[in-house]
Amino acid sequence: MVFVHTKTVSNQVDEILLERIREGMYLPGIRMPSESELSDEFGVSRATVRTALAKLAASGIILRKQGDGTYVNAHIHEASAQFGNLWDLVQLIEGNGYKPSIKFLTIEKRPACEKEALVLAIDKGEDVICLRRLFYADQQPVIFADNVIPYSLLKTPLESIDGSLHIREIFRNYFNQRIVFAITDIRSTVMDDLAGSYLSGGLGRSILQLQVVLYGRNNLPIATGVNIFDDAILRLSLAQAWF
Amino acid sequence: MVFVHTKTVSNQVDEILLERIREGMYLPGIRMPSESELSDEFGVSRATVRTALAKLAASGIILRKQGDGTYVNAHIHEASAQFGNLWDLVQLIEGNGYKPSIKFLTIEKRPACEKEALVLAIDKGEDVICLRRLFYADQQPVIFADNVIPYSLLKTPLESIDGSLHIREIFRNYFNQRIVFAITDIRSTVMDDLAGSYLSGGLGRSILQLQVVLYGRNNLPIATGVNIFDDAILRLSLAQAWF
DNA sequence: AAGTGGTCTAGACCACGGC
DNA sequence: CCGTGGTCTAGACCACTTG
Repeated sequence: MVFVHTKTVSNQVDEILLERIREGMYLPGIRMPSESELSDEFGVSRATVRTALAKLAASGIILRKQGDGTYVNAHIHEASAQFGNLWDLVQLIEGNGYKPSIKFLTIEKRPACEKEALVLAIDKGEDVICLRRLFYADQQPVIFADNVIPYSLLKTPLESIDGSLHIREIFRNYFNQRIVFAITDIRSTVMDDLAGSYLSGGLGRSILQLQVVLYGRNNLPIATGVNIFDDAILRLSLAQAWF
Repeated sequence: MVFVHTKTVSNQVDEILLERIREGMYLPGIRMPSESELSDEFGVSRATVRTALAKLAASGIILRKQGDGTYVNAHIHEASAQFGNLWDLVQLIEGNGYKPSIKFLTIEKRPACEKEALVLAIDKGEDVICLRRLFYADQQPVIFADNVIPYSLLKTPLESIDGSLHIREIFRNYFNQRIVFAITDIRSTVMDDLAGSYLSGGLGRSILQLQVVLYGRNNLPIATGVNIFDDAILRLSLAQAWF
């Protein structure tokens, strides 16, 4: 097998395996080829195959049983998120089977309030960028997102920001930052005026609030976010497998 | 270094490292020893050290930077759960800094309703065990848990079940099952009569509902659960790190 | 340039499950 | 018993960051 030199070998292996699972070449309930068979087939070492399989197992796509074999997990499609990845809203919407799109609402520069300053480890009153966006699942608005980012991190003019991009792209393109670590708080709350004006359904309805803090390369906070999540339309479900 | 033969070498290594982090021997912001230094110190291969470090990195305890080094994550203590482990309520309460305890409420055998039968992959009307418990954080009731398990899985008399045990123990002791895979749905809802009679706070209050399906060795569902979670007292926060 | 973590190899032995 | 995945070793080279 010839590998293109863009990704690691183990990554290419797990992509092939994922493709085969999606195609139905490996079916739930039937043993997949053993590690040795796969390493022979791909012409890589068994350790490399194991790296690829470990990645699939961690996200619950396959289940591995010592002394027996490796099996496709028949239930994984029931979960919309893996790995506790609650901040990647695009992936969350895709996981629910919808086509995600992002509508840019507003962007503004203003001084940080005390609470924001504390979380972002900046001084109170220091400038922050406040970015408001609305996420759609197919044509329905499902998540109202409010992000606050220290202005000092911005590397390009404020006006140049394309608010409809994936948050990862925004940080890469305009802030030269990479998201390394995230903490998400999940709360139950009721629909307020602001969120209610964008999301469907009545005021006072019970909804989910995801409070996110994103950290960058130096383990410093690079953004906070409050995401109002319409759980009447989107399911927030997490999968976890053990070894 | 002499290793006791009860756990794997890499497990013993990561426990030592965890201990050192807790003791403050490795501090946030200061580079930890390199992989080579650790493998020399412990007298194990670099691959074994990497296995241990990978485990710590996956739960966000350490952060690794290629070309630079490994650092203790200063922010990890802000999360109460890792790995999307939302079904282990005891761990969730501990993660919030409380002492967990479980109060057994009721246990009964009854026919499964249609919905339960569907989820548990059994026939409608087949017997299930319904186990209700209340989880305390210190002395406060914080989670009302309602579990439904197929009666056919039970290996001991119904009366022998100790409802105050950890769910993992219950499955091991009385069902001879191991929890291999779990899917948790998170919903926002309002306090109803049943939950309200156990948890503090008024009816109609906005609270979190965790709907769990647990799968066993054969990838068959072994239990469903509905956990009413008082997020006014407990924080549900998840950490996630990238590589 | 030096040192770090990231990837990969080719071996070895062990623990476990099904036959 | 045999084959499976689980662990471990001792090397090698690469990609990246920092001084």
